[in-house]
Amino acid sequence: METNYIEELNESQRDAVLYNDGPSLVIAGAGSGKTRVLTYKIAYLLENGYDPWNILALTFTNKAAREMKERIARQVGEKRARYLWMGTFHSIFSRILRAEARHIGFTSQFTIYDTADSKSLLRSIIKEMALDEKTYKPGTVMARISNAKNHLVSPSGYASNQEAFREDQSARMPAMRDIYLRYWERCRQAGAMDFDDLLVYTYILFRDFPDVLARYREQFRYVLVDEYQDTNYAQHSIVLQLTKENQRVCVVGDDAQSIYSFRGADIDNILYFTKVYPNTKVFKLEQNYRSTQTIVCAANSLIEKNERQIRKEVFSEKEKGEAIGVFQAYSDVEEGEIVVNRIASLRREKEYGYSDFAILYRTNSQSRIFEEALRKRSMPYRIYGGLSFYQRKEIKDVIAYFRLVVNPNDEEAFKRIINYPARGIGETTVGKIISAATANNVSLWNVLCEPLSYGLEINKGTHNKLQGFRELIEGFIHMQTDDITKNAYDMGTEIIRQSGIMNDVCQDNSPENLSRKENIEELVNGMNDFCAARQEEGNTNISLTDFLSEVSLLTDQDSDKEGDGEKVTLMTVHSAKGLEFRNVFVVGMEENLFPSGMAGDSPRAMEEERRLFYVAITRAEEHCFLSFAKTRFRYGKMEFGTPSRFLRDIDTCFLRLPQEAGLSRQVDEGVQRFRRERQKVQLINPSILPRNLKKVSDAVSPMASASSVASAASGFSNSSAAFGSSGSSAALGSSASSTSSAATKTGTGTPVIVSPGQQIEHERFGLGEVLKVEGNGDNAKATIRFKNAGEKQLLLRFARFKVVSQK
DNA sequence: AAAAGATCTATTTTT
DNA sequence: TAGATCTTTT
Repeated sequence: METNYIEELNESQRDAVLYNDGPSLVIAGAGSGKTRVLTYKIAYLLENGYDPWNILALTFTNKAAREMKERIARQVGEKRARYLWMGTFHSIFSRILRAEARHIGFTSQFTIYDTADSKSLLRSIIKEMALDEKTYKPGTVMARISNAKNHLVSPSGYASNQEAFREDQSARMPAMRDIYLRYWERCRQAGAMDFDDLLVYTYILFRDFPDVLARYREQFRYVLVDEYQDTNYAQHSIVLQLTKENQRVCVVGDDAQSIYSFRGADIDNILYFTKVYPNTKVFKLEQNYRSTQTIVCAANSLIEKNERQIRKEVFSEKEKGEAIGVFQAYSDVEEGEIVVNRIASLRREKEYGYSDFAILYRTNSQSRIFEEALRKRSMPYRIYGGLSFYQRKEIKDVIAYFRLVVNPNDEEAFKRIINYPARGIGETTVGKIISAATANNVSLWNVLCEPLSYGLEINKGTHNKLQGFRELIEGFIHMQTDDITKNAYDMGTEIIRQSGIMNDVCQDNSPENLSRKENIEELVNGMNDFCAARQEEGNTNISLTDFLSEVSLLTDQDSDKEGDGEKVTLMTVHSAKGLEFRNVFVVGMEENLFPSGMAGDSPRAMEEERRLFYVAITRAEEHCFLSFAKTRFRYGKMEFGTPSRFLRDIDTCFLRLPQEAGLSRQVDEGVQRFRRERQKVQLINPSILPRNLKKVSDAVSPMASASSVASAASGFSNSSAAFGSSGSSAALGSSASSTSSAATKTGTGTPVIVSPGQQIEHERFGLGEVLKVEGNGDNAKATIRFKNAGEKQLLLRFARFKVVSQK
């Protein structure tokens, strides 16, 4: 099958595809067919003497890699496409690192710490060093370490770096360098790499082992990079290591869409690419196939205001299209109503489905208002963002078991599950294990295996519990090594059962447990699919290791299960990058919101905000709307806002501005009405009622209190509705408060003595049976199985219950 | 051990 | 306001 490069590509696309005599930089304007160029170029290389394993193509998301691979497979066949080295920086590098692990003092089973693991480790390091936890916040510390790593600065490099020193001094964090070193060592001790380490160690591997580098250099005869504007210094450096010699490199990107500097992305990588590779041929893809001429021109007129950029003339040959509509709302709530109304009217005018609409905002907290507006009109919607599947507690717990089985030195996995499900190993014991481990430079697992040789001072009972845990994990490890017929799925189900996780989740049928169970089942199903898919590809032994190495680099973006359906899309502008919608609403166009107040007076940051706005506008195919609100609820307060400066950056001939005549009068009226309504609301504001009332009303009817305040604030509420909902919550509240005051009279004093087998009735948990009693006197603790609430451990001194029968 | 109360803080998040 | 996290109470 020959690809027709003449017919299926425009001139500049074709030039970019066919040029392979040296380094090339493809500047791909929004909607200009960037992926098309990349896929055709790879297909072209494959048809002209390159074997698939000679081509390395790096992306930022698994999704991008997967989609591109599929498209290439359609052109050159599945067989050849399969052997391409195409994937995210992180997944490709982890593959290389697993193969070469011994060179850098790791095993190929190394764990990948996610952000939560890293923060948790930092938290314990900060605690161990007895530093002020207010000054040294894990997130801040983590960001600084990440920044160092993205710039390939090692702990020793950091310690001798003047700039880092100054910054740490002014941030009152002189211990940063010590924390970084400790963190680095602890990760090594645990056989773990964080996301940044995957880059750092790849760089170190190539730097310190020239023969290894030579091998990969020879293999990767051609290197392509997608979204080059998002690369950081480390990524750029590794690409340079691989391509400096043969200069066969092609990077594709759009400087105007560089919006990830907060994660280390450096726009200079693309701006100065031609300086690093002096013989670079630059191609510009300037025809936009996505948007109307008006949208493209409006976006051009905006981005023109940026200083730092590669000039280009993006154009569209689609229809002219309508001007970008600008809406002004009195309040954030009204903004929601306007947007939703516009969606409804557009749907009446034209055959749009709900999925033809997207609402894009700068911050996630803005989503709620639109959610409510959509819900009020019964329009289906889907919010992107939030907790990913793999971040959920129950999933992390299960995966921690897998991790510990694959790599018992994994400290974070160890800490996570040593007492889950509860096996009576408390914080004190874990603390002792950690200090013994750090004192002896060994892993927590090593201490657990030989507590005596590392001077762990614990009593007999604790010792037994610890050994029980060790045997449990060792059992799994043996299961894996002894029985090679067991694949990841078999191992997974066994671990979930034997560890007691299944029991724990199946205790009772509370809604939380039910959803936890569902999630675990989904994970297990995923493992099954994973094994099946791998088997189809001809692999036999699909181990837990295989599963983990894949799953630790997956994010929610990849598992778009409930993805489709006719729904309005709500997401941040950041997550909209790379997507397109027929109609786009960019909302919250106000100073201090978009641009974010965080940009301050930094020109660099302000230009990035502008690029972000550029990304937002260029998502639209047919209609684009911008809106702002005069007042907005933020941090529990009403704030007055002014229209975003970016609105003035767009040439007004592309905008349809709100009617200026009578505008200010309208605004004033709106504000006054809003103030009146707000005073009314004050009288019945939930915050002046006793504290526990709010909780109850929220729980019973999540909308009640929020919508009453909000709709009143919009100036559109009828007051009876507002009073009505608050009235009902007050009624619910009073009964709740009387219960709690009655409760205070019981449950104090000397503990009741109970023994296993007794039936008791607890004030809240109801009937239950005493299973076992531990400790005595004030510390006596009973494990009780309740009929409805499951198994619970209660401190008898405080528990509020009475004995029902002796049995 | 679990729940309630108090206090703090507040972009964006491809891996 | 909402959430996360720390502290106190039961």
